[in-house]
Amino acid sequence: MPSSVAVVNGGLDLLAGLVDSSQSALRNGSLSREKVNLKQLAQELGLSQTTVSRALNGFPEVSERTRERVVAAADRLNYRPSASAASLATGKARTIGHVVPLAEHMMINPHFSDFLAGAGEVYARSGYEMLIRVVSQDDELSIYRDLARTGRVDGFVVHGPMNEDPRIPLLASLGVPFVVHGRCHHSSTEFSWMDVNNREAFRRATDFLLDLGHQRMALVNGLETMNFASRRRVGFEEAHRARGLEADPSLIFSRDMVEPYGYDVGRQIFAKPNRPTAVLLSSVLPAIGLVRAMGELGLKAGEDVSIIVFDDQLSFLQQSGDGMRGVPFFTAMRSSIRAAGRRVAEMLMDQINAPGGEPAAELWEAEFVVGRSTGPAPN
Amino acid sequence: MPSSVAVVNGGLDLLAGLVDSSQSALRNGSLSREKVNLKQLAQELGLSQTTVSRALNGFPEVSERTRERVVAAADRLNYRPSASAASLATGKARTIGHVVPLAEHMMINPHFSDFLAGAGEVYARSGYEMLIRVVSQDDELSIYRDLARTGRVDGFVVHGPMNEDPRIPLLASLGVPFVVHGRCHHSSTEFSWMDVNNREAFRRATDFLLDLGHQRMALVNGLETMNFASRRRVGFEEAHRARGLEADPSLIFSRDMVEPYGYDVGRQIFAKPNRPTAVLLSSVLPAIGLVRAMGELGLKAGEDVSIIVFDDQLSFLQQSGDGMRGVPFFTAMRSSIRAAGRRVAEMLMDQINAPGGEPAAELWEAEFVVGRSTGPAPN
DNA sequence: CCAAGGCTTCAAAGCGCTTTGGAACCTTGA
DNA sequence: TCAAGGTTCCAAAGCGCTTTGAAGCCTTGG
Repeated sequence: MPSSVAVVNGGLDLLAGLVDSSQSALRNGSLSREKVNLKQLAQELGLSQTTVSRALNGFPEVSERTRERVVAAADRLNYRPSASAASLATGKARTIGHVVPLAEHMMINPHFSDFLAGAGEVYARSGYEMLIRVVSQDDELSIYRDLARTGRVDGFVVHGPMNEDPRIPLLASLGVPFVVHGRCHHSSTEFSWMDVNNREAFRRATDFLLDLGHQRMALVNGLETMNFASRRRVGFEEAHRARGLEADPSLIFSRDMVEPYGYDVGRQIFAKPNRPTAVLLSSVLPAIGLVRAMGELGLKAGEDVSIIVFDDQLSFLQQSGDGMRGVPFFTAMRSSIRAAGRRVAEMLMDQINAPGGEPAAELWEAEFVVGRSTGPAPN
Repeated sequence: MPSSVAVVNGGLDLLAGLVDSSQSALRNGSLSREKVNLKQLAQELGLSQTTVSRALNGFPEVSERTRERVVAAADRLNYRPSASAASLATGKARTIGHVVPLAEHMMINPHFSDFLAGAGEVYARSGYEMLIRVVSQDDELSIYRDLARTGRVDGFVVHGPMNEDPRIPLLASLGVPFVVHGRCHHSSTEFSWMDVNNREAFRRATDFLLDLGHQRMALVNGLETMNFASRRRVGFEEAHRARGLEADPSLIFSRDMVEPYGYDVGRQIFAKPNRPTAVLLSSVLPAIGLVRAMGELGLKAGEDVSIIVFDDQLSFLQQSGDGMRGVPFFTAMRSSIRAAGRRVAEMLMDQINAPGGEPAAELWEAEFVVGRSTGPAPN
């Protein structure tokens, strides 16, 4: 909220005088600002709409000479086909929908926007548009249905799947193509997905810490209703069990992955009598908060406390590679969420272009990178 | 890039058997999964398409009884009007375009996504869709033209205006509604905008530091090709000049507002012999980096170095209010970029709904909040 | 009883594109 | 020279909605 608002109104009506007009510009063949439609373009060329349409859409049954003429004229008259007309005629919207609930725990966040950036690249390259619908949690399902039924989108990307996610059976029953970023426990329906091997990444990272002699470690996880977070926890616990150990449940946290979360947890766990000597975090964001808390408490990363983060390689952070001596600050499990966005979009394009195919699935292994934030357990 | 990729293909064809079919479900009036169109709905009701359309769109010339009947049937048959057909008939797309260049310095970043979240709320509430087009810098202008000409969008939000921004005259000449988030130096064309009073915010913050006795201070600014950044610099310099001082140009930085930027600048300026005692930053992101660098150098915020940040109140950071004793950590100029997104979207909706009106402008004052990151200059 | 006038409803004409089913034209080979 | 076969183009039928102009049906008052 602004503490004060000043409103200023300028003069001048921009929009006037630019709208209507008609033949003149066409007749004299000038670069016109008017909207030209297919009919007019065809008339101008002395061709039928069919031919012009085919010429522009690269059909083989129109001669190269005609095509060139058509393209040149289209260019000169600044012709663009109406998206809605094309969509109505073909039944395709050439648009992908992303539905994002604006709730506490799945707002438009940096992870999400980096994913979008990746997906958006692919869409643009493939001639698709990206539609984003911000919704309040409760009407989420009906939004998917609406977007599909109104024909506004040809497919969806499903974000942040929960363990049992109602969106999957819904979309499957709607018969609309979709790709899930992550996985679910839905044994009943088959669907396309792309995921990082979260379980293995966290198992391995935990193992690494155990090797360094750490006994008490905390897990600063994402919301465990989300499938990725519950898998991470499993990996964490598995590594413990493999050595006959048990992860301390009081050191496992599950919240939205924001900066203050890491700070709060830090203040809390490091105040304990037998504080943990290592912390695994689901995102760099809370890790920053944790480091902030440690700074206030005089604790050093890599010495007093070892830290491993899951690094989505958020483009605006990139702490990973900028440390001193070329060694990254955070020891990390790395997997670019932007690359994931690209890949998911590609999979969806494939699915749309070759309908009726089998669902595809891809599992990426995260890279493990040792930085300066880990070291042997203090004695 | 994943270090290894496993590809798994499931069986089962989801899409089969859900597509074609026709009358049967209609005849027996069951909840059908088929796509019902206006014609079928009208037939089912024994009414004309006109009446049904009007009933659903709330026209006054249809009786309440008929309307209820129509709505009930539409509901029962799961009727949704085709977006492209409606768009073709009305000439309106009910969609707003956001064009975002995927370049180094204006990628989809957290500031942007928080803005989007705000705008998206308003669109959803107003029955509009949000279209996002990720583009490479060079074709940016032609994308605006295309999106407008193909009728895919009814208006644009212009992000991150530069000092002389070619997009403004272009959009004005296209006659498409748009609202700029920020301002420009285009005296020639009038346009709608909403901005924060960046100059005043930075003038005041600088003044505050001068009052505290700081003499040498750094400005960690955004890219000064962006209008907001250049205004911030002006405010910074004005405050100096008002006291007969001159800001040290070697302490003014201008880059993309990411975390490592603040870190790098910190390492650099605090290594100098007569290091600055205060730093103003354009975003919390580099501020986090700066604090990280300070931590490594053993410098304390609020004691050794005073820090003031421009806080966009990014929803995933919110460091502002979570300090000890209820006092925020950063002394800050605050203005919610999400609220800005909401407001810009509202202004655009207004402009679209009342075409031909005069351009509107709104200037918000940032709130100034004193936290723990500022203190008297060390002697 | 009839005309005026308000309520309801309708048929049909677009909106601008794609695409089907031909037709016209031009090249060949017999 | 003519028929066959390619090539190039076309008229017209949608796609599913909105909207115009008009008509049918009631209720009224004279």
